[in-house]
Amino acid sequence: MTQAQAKVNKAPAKTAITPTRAENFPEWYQGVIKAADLSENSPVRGCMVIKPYGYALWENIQRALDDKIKAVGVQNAYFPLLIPLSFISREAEHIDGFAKECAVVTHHRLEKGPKGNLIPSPDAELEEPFIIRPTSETIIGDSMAKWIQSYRDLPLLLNQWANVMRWEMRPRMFLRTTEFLWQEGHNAFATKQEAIDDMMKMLHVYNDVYENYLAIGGIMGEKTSDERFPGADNSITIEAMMQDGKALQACTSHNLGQHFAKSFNIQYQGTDGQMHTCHTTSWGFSTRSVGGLIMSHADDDGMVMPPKIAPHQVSIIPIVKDDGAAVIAHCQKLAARLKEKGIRVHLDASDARSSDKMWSAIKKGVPLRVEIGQREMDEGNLTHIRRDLGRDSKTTVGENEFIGTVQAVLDAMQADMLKRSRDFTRGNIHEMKTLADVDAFFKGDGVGFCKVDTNLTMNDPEGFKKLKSEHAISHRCMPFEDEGRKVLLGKSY
RNA sequence: CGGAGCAUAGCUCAGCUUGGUAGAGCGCUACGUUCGGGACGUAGAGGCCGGAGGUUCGAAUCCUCUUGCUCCGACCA
Repeated sequence: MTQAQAKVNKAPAKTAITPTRAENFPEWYQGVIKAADLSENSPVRGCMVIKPYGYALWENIQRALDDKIKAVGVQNAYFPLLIPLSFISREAEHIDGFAKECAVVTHHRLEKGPKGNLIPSPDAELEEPFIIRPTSETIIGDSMAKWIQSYRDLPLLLNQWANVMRWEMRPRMFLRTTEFLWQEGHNAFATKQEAIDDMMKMLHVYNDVYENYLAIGGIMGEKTSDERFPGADNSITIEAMMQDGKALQACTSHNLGQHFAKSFNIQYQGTDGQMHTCHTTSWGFSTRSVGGLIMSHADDDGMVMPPKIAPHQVSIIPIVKDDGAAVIAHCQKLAARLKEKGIRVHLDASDARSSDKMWSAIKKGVPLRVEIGQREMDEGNLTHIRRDLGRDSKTTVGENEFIGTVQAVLDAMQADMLKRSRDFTRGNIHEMKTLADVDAFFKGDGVGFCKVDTNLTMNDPEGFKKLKSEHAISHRCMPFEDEGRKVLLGKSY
């Protein structure tokens, strides 16, 4: 037996995260968030504190998406957090959808109550309460109505990065929090076709970010009517499959038709001299994507960050004996060279033990870990390990060679992660002929989505309703590739 | 908002049945030996036992009421 084999054999099966994915997926998910230092619960139920490392991740995602949004000609703006109650009531379906989860601001002053505690002052009750935005269609619609006069003002393409609130019964970190961060785009057009094209275009922008940055290969498709956004004619989505086979609605893009335009008088005078009602779209992408990232890629040792959005792409860990000043100085030079190449590099020069530094980098999902000890320094070498492949990928190379190939290594990891995500998703979509097959599938703890003819569930609403409640499944989407003939069914977050 | 669990040190938990005034492991601090997939020794710091009542000479422990968290479901990005 070689030394290497002996080492592998006695290597502990211990994982950094307990329980493991197989043992308890929801608890594992929370364990990863904690171990990777992404976020934590706040004193306010349903809200979370996004910690610096988690926020750096969100900023990287945000930057990638923001650049693409601007590249298609959309302008950023900012609209108020508070929305007059009367606004939200104007679109009937919209209010039906959101009324249950709106936080309401009713007072503008506090005063000392009878027990010496602070209470909202009874004299300071607002005549018209405000709601905290659950989404901004209405208040942006109000502005659009003012800003659009002529066909020359169209299209009007607006986006805002904001926080929104939806009072959640069952919060889950990143996936469903009462307050969350997102971008919401709101565009107005002269014609129906332009709006439909825009809805489609923005979903493809999202898909670009999901595939090429988050390395998640989801399924683009249209929502069935029962899953549509309140107040939309069409809703389209990316449904991503998590490692436990459940679906995550990764983002949405809506064709709002003329519903909001009519409610808010978004009109333009056409070349014909007549007044016409606009067609609007809205599209959103939230911090939920971070939850999707975790459930797509993390493993039993913690987070795995796709290189393109990783806060640290390379973590350099000096393996030091005694004071190690020479090795650390050497690592600093290497870090500077990598930085020059545009690599986001983190040098762990803390006085923690080497093994602790390694595990910290593993749990945080740093794509590439670089280890340099005294002897390697003397020889001009370094050792690097890919996070997604683990110790099997441990490679020792010359430092100059590494500088030349590091970007390619990161690119390869990024590509591999996307491929694994796509293969997993495609491999767990099961085509079925009858609802009885679907029933049997979920009864047998089947993992993934079922794909059936759309008319199977549409023509048998009672049968589908039963299936839905028995297995907690729902229509996920009608994949574009099937042109509406097929629908995916699955459990979801 | 229904159903089920759980609240004791930063974390994971023991102690509760049979009341007697606070424990372990990990983590943290200092020093020393260590450091290539989770080290060890020594010495320390750290808790009005989720909160409020009640029973009692005495409550982490028994009773009542609350609040929070987790999971499952309904609702939703």
